[in-house]
Amino acid sequence: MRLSQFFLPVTKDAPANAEIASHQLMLRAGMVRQAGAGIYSWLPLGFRVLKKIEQIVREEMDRAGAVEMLMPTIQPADYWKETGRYDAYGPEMLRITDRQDREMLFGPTNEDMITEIFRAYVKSYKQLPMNLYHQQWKFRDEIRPRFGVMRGREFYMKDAYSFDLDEAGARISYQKMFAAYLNTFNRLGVTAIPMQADPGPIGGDLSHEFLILAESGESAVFCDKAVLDVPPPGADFDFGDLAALAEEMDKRTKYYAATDEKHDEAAYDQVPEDRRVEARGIEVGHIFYFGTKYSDPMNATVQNADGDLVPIHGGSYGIGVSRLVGAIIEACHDENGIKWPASVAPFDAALISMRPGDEAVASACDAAYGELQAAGFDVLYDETEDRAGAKFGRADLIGLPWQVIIGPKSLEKGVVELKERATGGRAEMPLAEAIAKMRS
RNA sequence: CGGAGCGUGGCGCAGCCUGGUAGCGCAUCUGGUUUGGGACCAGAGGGUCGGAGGUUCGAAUCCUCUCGCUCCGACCA
Repeated sequence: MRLSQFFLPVTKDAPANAEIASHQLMLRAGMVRQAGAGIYSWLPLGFRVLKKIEQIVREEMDRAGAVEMLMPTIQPADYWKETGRYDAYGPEMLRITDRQDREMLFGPTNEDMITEIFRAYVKSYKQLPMNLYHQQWKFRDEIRPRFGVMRGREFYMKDAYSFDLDEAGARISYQKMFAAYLNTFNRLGVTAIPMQADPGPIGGDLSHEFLILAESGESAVFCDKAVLDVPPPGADFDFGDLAALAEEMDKRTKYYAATDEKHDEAAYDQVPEDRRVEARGIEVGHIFYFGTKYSDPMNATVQNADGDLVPIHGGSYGIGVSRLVGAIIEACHDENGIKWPASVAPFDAALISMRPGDEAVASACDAAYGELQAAGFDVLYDETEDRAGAKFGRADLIGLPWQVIIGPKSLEKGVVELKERATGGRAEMPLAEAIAKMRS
């Protein structure tokens, strides 16, 4: 993408109403524009990141055996009345009436709707287990939206719903999501710690939150440092291996890790002093097992092997996709700007022309642009007329993993300058060598 | 919802107390000079001061109402 053809409204000054680093950086880098309290437009750069995260989440959900679908943002109130949540949910739910005066709502979550879909079609235990997910915009009329996209009212969430014949099966479904989440966050370039959680308004008795450590986090967290060092299951993890599934959960939950809500001083005191970590965290995922909470009122039953109708055991599993954009920035930035993990960066590299007006430089840059693209890199090519210094500032701000810089001096030497954003390291080398380094 | 604060060109701000119809920096446009890490010189465009009402000869400045946004709290992926 040539910068001149892109839409990248960067600014030097952060808007005054942005308090935390990620929000300021997202506004300065031209990733989002606020439309109202907790409601944002995603500008091209931000949208690219959102899509990158969405795709990684999708791949990891698919790998764990979940099946993607899509439910609407607007839901009829009927399902919610069946489960009793229409009254229980409160003013956080945005209620709407259509022209026929029908009661509708902008979905804050989808347990009720997915349960209706499930019961309409699934009648036999032989079709279980089943896990359906979608990634869709949600709306929760938060009392106080804040921190930019980290606590928006409208937000993009992946929510998965598992259906099993019994609790034992549901626990396996739960463990699969647990393992999938570890791999997902790992691929996103962050460490998310699973912690015992209150089941909350969705209900249930087995629940974990996944938190990224960051100073601006909303929750205080207490954990054993050892939990941070347990490696993720990995790309070749076998989700059919039940022992391995249980093990992935056990080898983390055996260490103390809790948010302030669940914090137990006595248990925490058992952690060796040099391994105690007290920090703040951002919740980016939450998984629940809730049994028959929805299948009972909605009569979502299947026939078991004996021919009896039994309510299914369910779980739901959320990842805050739009929140992750902010959360990743909170975890990955410095005083100059964002430092994207390669997996979610909006582009792989910036190609910077030091002297756009110079024909030799321009043609060398054009050639390099072609070669980088041929090598498979998604490059943002800054061939604009700006003074060089402004480009460097802009490049650091938007934080692409690599910067390839070409000017008269490097041209003379037959090299490019390669800068790695994460480390700040810079070196001159031939383009082919730079490509090789970017690949490794 | 309770508490605090803020709304003045795209962004950041000054002016308001002590009314006299708007100013600065960044950004933008034009011309020139520059060019290896957020340039320089000269010129230009752009706001009627969130909205409504009121006081006054006169309101960005004072008063009333209202809308919006931000921060702290309760709530939450």
